[in-house]
Amino acid sequence: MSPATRSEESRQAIIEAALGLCVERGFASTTIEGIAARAGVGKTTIYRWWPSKAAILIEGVENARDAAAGFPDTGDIRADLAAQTSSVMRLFNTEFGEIWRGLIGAAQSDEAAAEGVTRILRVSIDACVERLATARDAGQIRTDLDLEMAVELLYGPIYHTWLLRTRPLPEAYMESVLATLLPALVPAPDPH
Amino acid sequence: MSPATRSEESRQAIIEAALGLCVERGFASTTIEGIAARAGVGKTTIYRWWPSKAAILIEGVENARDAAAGFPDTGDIRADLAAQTSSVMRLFNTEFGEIWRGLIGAAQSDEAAAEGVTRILRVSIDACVERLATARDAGQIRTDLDLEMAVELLYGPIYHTWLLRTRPLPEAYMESVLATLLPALVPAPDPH
Amino acid sequence: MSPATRSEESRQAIIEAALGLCVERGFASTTIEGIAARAGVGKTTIYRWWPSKAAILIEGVENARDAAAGFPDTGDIRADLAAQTSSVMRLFNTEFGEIWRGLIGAAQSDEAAAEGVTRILRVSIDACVERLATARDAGQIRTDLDLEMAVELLYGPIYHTWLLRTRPLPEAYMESVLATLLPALVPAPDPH
Amino acid sequence: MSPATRSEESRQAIIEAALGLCVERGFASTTIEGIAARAGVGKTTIYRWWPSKAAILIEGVENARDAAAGFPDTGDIRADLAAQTSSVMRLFNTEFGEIWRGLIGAAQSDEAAAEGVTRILRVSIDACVERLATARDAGQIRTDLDLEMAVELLYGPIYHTWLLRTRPLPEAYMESVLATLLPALVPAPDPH
DNA sequence: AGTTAACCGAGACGGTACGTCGCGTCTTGTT
DNA sequence: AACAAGACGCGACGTACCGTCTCGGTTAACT
Repeated sequence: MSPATRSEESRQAIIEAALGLCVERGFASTTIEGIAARAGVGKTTIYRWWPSKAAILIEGVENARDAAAGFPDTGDIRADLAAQTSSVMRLFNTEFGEIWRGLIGAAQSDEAAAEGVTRILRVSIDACVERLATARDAGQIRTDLDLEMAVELLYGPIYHTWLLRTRPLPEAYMESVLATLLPALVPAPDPH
Repeated sequence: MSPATRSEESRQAIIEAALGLCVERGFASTTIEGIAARAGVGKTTIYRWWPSKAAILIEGVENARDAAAGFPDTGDIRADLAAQTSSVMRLFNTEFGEIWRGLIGAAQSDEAAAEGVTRILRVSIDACVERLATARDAGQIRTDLDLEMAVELLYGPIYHTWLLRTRPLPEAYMESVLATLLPALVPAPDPH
Repeated sequence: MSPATRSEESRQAIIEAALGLCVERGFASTTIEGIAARAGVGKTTIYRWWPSKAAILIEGVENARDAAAGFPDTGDIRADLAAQTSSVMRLFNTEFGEIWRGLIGAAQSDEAAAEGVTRILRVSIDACVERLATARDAGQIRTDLDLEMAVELLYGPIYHTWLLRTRPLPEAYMESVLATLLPALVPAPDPH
Repeated sequence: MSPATRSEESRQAIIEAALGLCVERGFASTTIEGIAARAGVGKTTIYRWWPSKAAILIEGVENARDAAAGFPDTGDIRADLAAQTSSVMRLFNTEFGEIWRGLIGAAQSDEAAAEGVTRILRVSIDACVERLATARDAGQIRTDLDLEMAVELLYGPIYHTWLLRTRPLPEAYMESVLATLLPALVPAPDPH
């Protein structure tokens, strides 16, 4: 009466194969057939549980992310933002960057992929918002700031430059951005 | 209609077919075969002049852009930035937005498409930089500002929100962004 | 329903499902999965007891045949042959005909199916041979006749026409065949 | 304006590959994919011109048949029938036999294949009927005989035994059949 | 004025991957 | 131990497009 149960082994193998192929051959050249072959799995098993290759990669990224840390909190919001945003920027130049780039690309014409991307981002954004809220409560950030928008001001430039490839991102990019942007986010100095 | 020399008629038909299909069926479902069929053109003619569907669309977008205006200059940088960025943002919700979204998506795993996207953007960025330079010379913008980065701070939030779909863009989005961001771009007030 | 011992209920359901599907959808479109679903049975149960769909149908046909009569014997061999062969011919135009046709088709490239078909036929052929032997002993058939071959002369034309579809079988087909063939099978008239 | 033209080279390669695979692996194990691979041809090319593997083989058989002889006519109908039918019977034990068997099998549940099989047979049957007509006009065959039926009486036993595998066909099978059957086909002797 | 060569439409070609179907096996609880 | 349910690896299906390649058939430009 009970249905045969899903093979966790296959699930893992499929996700790893997808991530591996995406890194080795790029997102566009990664195919369901290729994933099935490398995972030693039937295509049917993939189609039974995922609607597209993007969905597999999204699950892979979420798995990895779940095993990772949150936003740092040293008490110094400027240092924490610099650390976190720079680390994200550096991540974009790794293997993960290529996967993430492919997913965002797919999301532009695949509603389901878009949902996954948004779901992944939501977590990071919320973490950043929360850190900013802590900083605000500590008097390090203006109280009248829309924190969601603040996140967009912080990460927008990175994504703009990285996705649209308008220029190479310098190592110290976020230092410059923060130097310009932060004064607009902190409380106005006492006018005395 | 002319042999031994390129048919302008076919070129137009192909670009229009590509744009039309992209709007009607979406970027991903637009195929070279479909474009050829709708344009009443042989596939060979397409492959002779363009390397990919993205290239056709890029040419179409460039055509359209060339027939459009540059950056406004009313003398009031804040008003001009507000006008231009808002107009861009509104554009993203039109048919053009879907084409542009598809191209940016394709650019994530297609080097040639990426080049085209960058080429298109370069023009807009340069126009914005130039307007900022004028404003700076007029004392409306800090002299020590990296203008390229300033553009990224202005458009980054729009692209971040629009491409990553983290939330719907409110109508007055750029008003808020500018309210927060501009104080950081204008010259510091005389401390006396 | 009953563990540790074969479920007769399932056996019946499977055979009936197989026959039903074969009649409704045709032999080629009848699948093991379809049979299992219609019978409300697990595929394992089918594979445990039968090697192929042909085997199920063969069992079904044998079941039906076992419930049917043998060769008629009115004492008049001509009448009996006419009755029996015509009845077989008529059977080929019923639902059973489609099943039987499918089985013979499968038998052409499936050794096991071929065996089943032959086994089923053997019974009918032996019955016919026996009837002919009785007739021979009664002086109605030549004593030097190879009875096995006689059966082939009788049924060969039917199968030839039915399987190879060279022409529609007229209602009175066997009357004509017997009119031509029988004189060759009966004892030569006394030359006085 | 003119459409690109069909590749005769591919057509030949496909037919030869199909016949070859059918001989080597058997009809059931011959697949469109296998044919395409062996012929060095895209699957599309096969599907563009043939509806099924049976259709390819039918074309192959027709090609071969067109290059073959008709019915012999030595003036002696008995000898000619013996020669022709025995040669057909021998053919069934060759590679061709396996192909022909497969096609007849497929024809039992594939309307298109059935049509092809019938079309092929029609030629042979007509040739036989014609030969019988010549013999009849020469006084060697009864004038009141349905010649189509006569063909069925001649070939029916062969197909019955070969397709239904009720027993191995002895080498001299047709000698026996003709010895029994022919007296029924020739004109009645003068009763004086 | 006639020749010629590049470009045109059409679409067949060898391929790759698609997403689906059914195979026969295996696994999981239930009876 | 046999059962229903159904997931699994596998192989073939028939389809959609890819990018390349003939095919005639136009003209524009150069003899």
